[in-house]
Amino acid sequence: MGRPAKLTRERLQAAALALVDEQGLAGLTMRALAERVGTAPMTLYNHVEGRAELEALVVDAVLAETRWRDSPTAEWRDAVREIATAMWRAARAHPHVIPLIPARRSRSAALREPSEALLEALARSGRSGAALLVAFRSVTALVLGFAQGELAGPLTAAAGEAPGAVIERFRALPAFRYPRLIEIATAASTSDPEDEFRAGLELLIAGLARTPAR
Amino acid sequence: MGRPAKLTRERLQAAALALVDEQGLAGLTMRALAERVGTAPMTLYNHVEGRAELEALVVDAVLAETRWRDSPTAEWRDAVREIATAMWRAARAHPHVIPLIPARRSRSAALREPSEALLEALARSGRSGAALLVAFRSVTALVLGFAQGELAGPLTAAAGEAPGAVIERFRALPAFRYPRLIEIATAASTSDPEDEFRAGLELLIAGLARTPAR
DNA sequence: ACCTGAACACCGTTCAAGT
DNA sequence: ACCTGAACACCGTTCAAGT
Repeated sequence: MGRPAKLTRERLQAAALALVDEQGLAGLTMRALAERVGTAPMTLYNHVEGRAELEALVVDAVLAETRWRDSPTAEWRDAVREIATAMWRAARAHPHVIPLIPARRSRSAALREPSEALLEALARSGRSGAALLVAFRSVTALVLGFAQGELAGPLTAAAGEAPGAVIERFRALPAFRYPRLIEIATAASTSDPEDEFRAGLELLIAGLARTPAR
Repeated sequence: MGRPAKLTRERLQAAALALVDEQGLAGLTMRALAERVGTAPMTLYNHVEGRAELEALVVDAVLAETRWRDSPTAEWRDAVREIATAMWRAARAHPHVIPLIPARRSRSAALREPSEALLEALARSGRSGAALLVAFRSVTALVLGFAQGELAGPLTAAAGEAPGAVIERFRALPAFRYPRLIEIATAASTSDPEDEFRAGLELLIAGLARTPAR
């Protein structure tokens, strides 16, 4: 037993992610992290610039979990499905981290490989330049939007609320004014998150296949 | 001059949003808000439950700015364009608030009207139940994803970074490894955010029109 | 080079006390 | 009913000091 290992950036990264997974973003403090790795708070500053870099490390750790089968011969639609779903799964495995991703993703080295792979697949739909940019931003917007926006998920519920509470709140709305909101809340109560995401992705892929590329 | 008015929830809401617009999320503290409206920090607790409700009020204020032309006779595609773009504009007008939206939107009363209107339009594409849910979540994911994810926007840049810094960072990557990332970064440097969003929305609408509804 | 304790300038919020 | 000062238990980070 004893001291678990030398203090490294990698160990801080793993400990910080574990802290966020267990206690949410508010649980990630310099003091809590120091205690978790068995040092004094100020020691952390020898390995990390400050709290902001800690968040960047956590985002990078999550995005680094993106795993996909790289098959350059696959049809472009299949490749887009594969990579987009892999990104969605990585984000969803760490729901508390998701709010940090949009602001930090442009500086995440771990996101570069899957991004380039996704772009390569989208380019094979016949797009380049501005059209490729739009296609890429659309897919990533959908991935993050779905990851962030589960109707019954841990992010949408208030702290300490039951899992289905959000859906119940919608169902309790006045039916004559919000009939459609009530309808989808009912549908959401029996639907699987990954099915929802995949169906949404199919809509976008159908649009990518249909819209004249350039 | 003198004391500006009685302290109300509405005044707190407006002052909180102004604070966030001017100084970012970190600037929204009970103490700063109290000073802005000319009272003691503890006075705020007579009108607001705590800091969390303050954030909810800010999100609601932003979403309440969603303005769209309500035309029940319009073709469903036109209605979807109109409402989705209105949501995107409201969010983008207050970039610092955007990160708060996903977690709080299910409790925002101000979002219910545009949501129901969007659902009504999507229902006219022939969808109901689970298919309607997927269509709705896809459009809102795209809206929030684009609002959050401007490549050169204030959210993606580090604090105090130049506007084009994110794009320059991408362009500085090794060209043999990330040719596509560099390509879209170049495209992003001359593109307009609203054009990008609208083009992405067209992709999704094309998919909605093409995919067999149910 | 790496570690650390004390201290500073902040937070949100509880509590008791005012009008 | 509405307001408020003092105090408590936290933050991130600077600084000076240790090995």
